[in-house]
Amino acid sequence: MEKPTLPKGTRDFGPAVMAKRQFILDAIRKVFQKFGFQPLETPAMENLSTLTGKYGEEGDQLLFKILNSGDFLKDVSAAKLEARNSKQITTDISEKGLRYDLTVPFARYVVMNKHDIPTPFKRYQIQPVWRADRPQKGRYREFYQCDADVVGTDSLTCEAEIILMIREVFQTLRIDDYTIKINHRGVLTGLAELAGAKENQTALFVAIDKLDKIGEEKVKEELLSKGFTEKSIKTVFDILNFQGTTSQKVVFLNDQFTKSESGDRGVSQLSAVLRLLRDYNSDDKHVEFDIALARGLSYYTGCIFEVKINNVSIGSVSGGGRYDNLTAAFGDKENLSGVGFSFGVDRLYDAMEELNLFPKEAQASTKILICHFDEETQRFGLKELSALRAAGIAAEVYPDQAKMKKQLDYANKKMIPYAIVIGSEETKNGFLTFKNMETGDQEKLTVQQIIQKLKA
RNA sequence: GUGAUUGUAGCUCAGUUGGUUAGAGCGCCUGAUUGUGGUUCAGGAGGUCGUGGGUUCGACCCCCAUCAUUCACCCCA
Repeated sequence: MEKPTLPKGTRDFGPAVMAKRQFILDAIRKVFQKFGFQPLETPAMENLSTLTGKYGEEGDQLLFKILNSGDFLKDVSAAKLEARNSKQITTDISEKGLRYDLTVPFARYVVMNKHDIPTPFKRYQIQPVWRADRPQKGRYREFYQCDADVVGTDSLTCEAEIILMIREVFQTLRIDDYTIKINHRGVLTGLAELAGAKENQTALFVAIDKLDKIGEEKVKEELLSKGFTEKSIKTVFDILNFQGTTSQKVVFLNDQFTKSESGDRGVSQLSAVLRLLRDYNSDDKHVEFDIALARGLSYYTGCIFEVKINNVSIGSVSGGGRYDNLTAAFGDKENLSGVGFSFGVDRLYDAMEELNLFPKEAQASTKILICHFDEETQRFGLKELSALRAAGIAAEVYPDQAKMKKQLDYANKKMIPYAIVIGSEETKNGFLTFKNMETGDQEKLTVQQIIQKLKA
């Protein structure tokens, strides 16, 4: 008999882990709903044609493909088999794949249901996605994303509300030390124009995105090797190295971008978002305008976001941005504009674990355990158990006849904070022994008194 | 796809130049304690040293292969 194992990059979530994950998920879901987002779920698998070509060439390779059922080789020509080119026969033997993110299935859903959904459409979606990456720290092959997107409006209130939602989630989770980095594709384009690198934008963005990771010198090296001139690199870094508050950066860039239409658009939209935050009776706390932030680039066209928790060894825990042609890939002529962002629960979990931020209350499931000495006292306890549950208190009885030690050990293991001990004495006068498992304190109370105490 | 790393008890890890019966801490089980756990004390169970081969009188230790793990690069949540 072989030892069972899990596929690479996947995990079981035991009860202790689930309690903490749900603490995170509940916080996120609650905020999404409070901001008017509605839930959506889509299938784990999509047609491969829905997925391919949406994430670039790299992305296509990271897609998990599902082998066709039955005789999957019957439509493959002998010549193709002979050639042994895996890439060429994948489309013949696989027509489905596991979803790679939640945005593309969402776009597919919007196009398919265009006439039924309200506009603008605000949806949130919390489901696992799969990527055939090599796993490493903070990177899994199966992980959860929590997306919230709005399509059908280009109002910048959406961008402002994304910032508000991120801050509210983090406040609930008691994460204090984090940065919401914000930038705009227009600013990046403007930067490329100033550097005279319109042709080679992608290389520029990929390089400067690594700035805080590998440092200025390495980025310069990379740009030189990609054919950028010393002069244009200097232009780029003169702008990147500007130090100041977010609003100072806005003013500074406004001056730089007098001749760049997209740069100007980017800066004015960013400052509009910041102004909106004040209109919400809020501020730009935790928000940092980072000119070097580039992100995936694949489909973003407006504001882009990324959230990093400080002093942890985890990559970004959230990110997003505005895209103007989400649905175009599915033949939609209207080109709906959308903006959205996503939390990575697994990374949030890792970061919170590293910072020791999970509260104890979030980990206990049962509130109270009923312990007893024999069958008679156990049976007596059952109606008290029902009374507790009727009052909405999570309670359970130790099901077997066992030594008190074993019953209390069980409570400890499940982190149950209270125990009721019922012996023959308790059955006579109705006063139960109510025990606080942490302090060891005990008192004699009726079940009603216990309920009141726990509800208080 | 590229480059490293580690694999010994349920978990975290020791293990001497290659030498007889492979250890510790934590956890687990039993008892001290037939109405009280988390503290203490005493005892106990638990190992194909990842797997397969090779070198050797002799391998946890050296060599080769293989599988798994973790980390970094690319990319990303």
